[in-house]
Amino acid sequence: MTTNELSITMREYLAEIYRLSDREGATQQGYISTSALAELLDVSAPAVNRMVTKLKDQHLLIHEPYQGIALTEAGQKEALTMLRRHRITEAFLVNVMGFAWHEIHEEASRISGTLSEALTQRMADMAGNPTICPHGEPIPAEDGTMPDLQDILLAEAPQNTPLYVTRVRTREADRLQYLAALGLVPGAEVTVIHAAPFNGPLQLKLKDEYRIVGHNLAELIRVRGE
Amino acid sequence: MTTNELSITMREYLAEIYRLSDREGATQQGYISTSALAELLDVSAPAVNRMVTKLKDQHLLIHEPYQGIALTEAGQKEALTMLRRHRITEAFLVNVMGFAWHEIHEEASRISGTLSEALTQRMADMAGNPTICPHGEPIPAEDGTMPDLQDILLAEAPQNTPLYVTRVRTREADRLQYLAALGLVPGAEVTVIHAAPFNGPLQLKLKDEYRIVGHNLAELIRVRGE
DNA sequence: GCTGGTCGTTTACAGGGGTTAAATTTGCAA
DNA sequence: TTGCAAATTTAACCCCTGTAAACGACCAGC
Repeated sequence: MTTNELSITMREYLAEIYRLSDREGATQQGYISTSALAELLDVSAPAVNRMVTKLKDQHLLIHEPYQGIALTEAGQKEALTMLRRHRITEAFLVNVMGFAWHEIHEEASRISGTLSEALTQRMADMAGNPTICPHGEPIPAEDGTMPDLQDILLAEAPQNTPLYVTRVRTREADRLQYLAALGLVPGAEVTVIHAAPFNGPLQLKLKDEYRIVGHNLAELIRVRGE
Repeated sequence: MTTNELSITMREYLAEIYRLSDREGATQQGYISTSALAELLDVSAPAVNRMVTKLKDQHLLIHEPYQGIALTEAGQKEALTMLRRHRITEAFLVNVMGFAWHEIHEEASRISGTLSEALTQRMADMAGNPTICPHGEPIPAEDGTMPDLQDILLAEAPQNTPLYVTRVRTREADRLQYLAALGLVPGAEVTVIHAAPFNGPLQLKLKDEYRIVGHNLAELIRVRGE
């Protein structure tokens, strides 16, 4: 029997694999390393390895020994369901309950595993049926459709062009707080005035204010032209 | 080391023990049976037994072998924290999210184990800082204070006296739906016109409507004179 | 082509929570 | 008082998820 009920832990592994693939997965043919996964999930490597074989047995992912893992179609579908719950929860916490965007990631992680579909849908409605979470990540539709954002790194964006922040890819509370204070949040308009070479800092224009941000921060932010 | 972190399961046992003590615990010196607990938690008797010894080791309850169990002061405190989370969640689901009172018990059970104190408090605020859950059960304050409702069974209430429904002590969805349709919800005014002897049905007056309810339902409803 | 270091995998084990089956104790009825 | 049925407890086992430590594969540099 391969169509077992998935445990919450299994779903969390799948979601984290998806996130990882999404983040750095553009590299090579899409295999991600199991130790990177262990790092993100904060568990030991053997724990990941055993879970990987279990998920592989259910045809939710492919495991190329010593090479890495990649989600199958089915695994991706499960992962997207999880991501949907998680991001809707985050949107609800911010839009409806008034939490700040740096307070929500862990909270949402704890809660979202336990949500029924009915409750998730109601949360989405109350949050205004958002298409992105507070950090800008797209929210999969119920059918598993995932919009493609087509955005680029702020650190690599063209200069003197009006840009819009799409996503902010960190969950570290202090960084999020700092970025919010600068106004670097999804939807904000920003222009790169100057980018110093050799991964130097960027001079930005934000609502007529000029700001400097380091390259490491600029690599967490993605933007779109439009 | 006795002051370990309690698992969610352990807390759920404690909460259910409290509910049970509260319901029928007025009998004898307050020991409740482990098999009743097993029934409510839908687990086997040995599972309860092992958990009981574990909770006893942490001084959260007293176990008189073959007699029953009772919460200690510390155990009661934990139980009240859980009940608070659970009932606030229920109030939030109804008052803020618009769910019906028969849809919420299981949902709240799944969710409430994962809520942080900050989120619980925010939910309470948004729900209007309720003192009772949608079924009328009192919500413990943060300090663990639990109001005493001083109510009596509708089935044993005096006749021709204006009464107010305080609580409805079932979680069965169909019964709750039926009672809501009748208007027998916490806060409703009701008068017992006549109670047939030998546990017969009761004739009630509800908002100028006359209704008949069976004795078994009347035993689920508690009222207060005021 | 060998050799070491790193990363991935396997093995052995721990602990939480659950189950069924067998032993006990209890309490009630004959 | 005895005897039996029901309730409780113990015993032996399962699955899940985790850990640490030993083991094996892969790659780089000599």
